[in-house]
Amino acid sequence: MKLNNIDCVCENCDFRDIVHECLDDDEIKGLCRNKKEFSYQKGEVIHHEGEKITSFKYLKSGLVKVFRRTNSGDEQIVTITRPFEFVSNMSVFSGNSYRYSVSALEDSVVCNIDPDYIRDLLMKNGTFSIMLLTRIAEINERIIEQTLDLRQKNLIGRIAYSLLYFSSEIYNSRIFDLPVSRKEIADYIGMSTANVIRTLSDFRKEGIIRIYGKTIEISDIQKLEILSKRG
Amino acid sequence: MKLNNIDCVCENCDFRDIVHECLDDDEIKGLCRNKKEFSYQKGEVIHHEGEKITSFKYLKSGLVKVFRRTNSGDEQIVTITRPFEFVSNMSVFSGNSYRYSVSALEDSVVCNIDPDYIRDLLMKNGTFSIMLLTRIAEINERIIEQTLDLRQKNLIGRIAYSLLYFSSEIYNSRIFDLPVSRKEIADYIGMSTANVIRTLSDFRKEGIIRIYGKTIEISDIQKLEILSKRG
DNA sequence: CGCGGCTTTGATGTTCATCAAGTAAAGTGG
DNA sequence: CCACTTTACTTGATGAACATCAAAGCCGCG
Repeated sequence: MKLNNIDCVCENCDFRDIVHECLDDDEIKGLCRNKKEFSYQKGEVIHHEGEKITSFKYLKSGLVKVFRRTNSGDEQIVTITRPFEFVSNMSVFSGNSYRYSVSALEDSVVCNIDPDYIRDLLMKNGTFSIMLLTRIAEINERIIEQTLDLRQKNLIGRIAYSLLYFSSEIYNSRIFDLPVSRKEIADYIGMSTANVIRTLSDFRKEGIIRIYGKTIEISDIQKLEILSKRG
Repeated sequence: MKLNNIDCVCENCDFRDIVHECLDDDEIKGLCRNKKEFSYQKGEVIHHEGEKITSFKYLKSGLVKVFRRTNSGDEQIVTITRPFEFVSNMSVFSGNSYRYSVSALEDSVVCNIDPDYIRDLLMKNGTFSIMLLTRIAEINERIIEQTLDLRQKNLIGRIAYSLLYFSSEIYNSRIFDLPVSRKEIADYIGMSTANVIRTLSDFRKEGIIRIYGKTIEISDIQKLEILSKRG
């Protein structure tokens, strides 16, 4: 982890268009004074579940996994999330410790904002409140929907769904480098590592995908979509 | 469904202590003018997924199930929820149609508020914004946590978890009438009806519970907790 | 070069869904 | 109120889906 000691540039932040559009110049300046930006390398932990909440965090760039540890000690991945979706999504306002661990799947930049400043903004800026409420609702909705989708599918459907998720939601490309290990896919879809690998091999044998180590190329996207829906 | 044509009594509403405490008298009166209260009988549908959002709804009394229909036509139950947890939880601010169907498991009373009025309140009352944000976050958190909990358990663990949920979260009693059919439990935990029944029978044979039709009595709560945790 | 972690594949056993057949309970119409 | 119909529940038998175990290959790294 490394503190990015850059001058205050919230005015130019990519997020301004999306999240801060409802803030005036003074509020943006206040935001600048109450934020710190950190860089994390692939694999680094951003925070652990159970740690006291110190910041309202959002992901500026990179890719992270949100996860927790089960009773039996395994990892359970809640979601894999891109920039423009808050990292410390909800816990900030519904508890005093982070509910899930978060770690970087790719080199990532996280902006940490003082929760008290967010509270100030909520108190005085109604437009900001509605925006934040809407975004948090959407992020939660997506997590719930993903989980429900996965739950109703069998092994084949889950793998197909995950590949399509990486391809269309994360990388926007038919060919991409998996940001996760086979075991992490297993932790995400709730199946065993061996069966994840087996199913990927089956897809390869049937000509649906090509595998070069971590690189996946989807050759037959229609078939994959059918398997995802039916499974 | 029946419109409760009662005089405006928001001032005396049970919710005032919990949700409306941050509203002043004028705002409460405004709320009264912009709300309608409906009663639903056990089994009635409150709204269907996909219907246009007309109201911000919350449950005043009773018990409801939130569910959707899967590709294969089965019901998938998202959550079973009590009063003081909003019914139309999140969709209101993140879309223009209800994402899930909701129906009454017991006779229920639902308060429908004009979403525009909620928006007005959010615009001008910061305390209300923070309260609503916090509550919506908490409700979503709970759904996500329940789903993750269930996902990591096997059949026995899921049944035990559900029974403990009804006992401790809903009815606060060791003995209670199941508000759902065996099939609905199956839809909730994502397993087959036959196996739900079989597992309940097993629990009965082992002396963990007693079954009188829809009435369940938990005889050995420690054992049930062990099964829930380990499963 | 050798060690450890990730990946792969096959063999085996467990868990769970499905099918079928029967019983109890709850509506429904005469 | 009773016969009839329908729906919910129950149990056993079977097979499919999936986890687990084990052994071997691969790859990066000291």
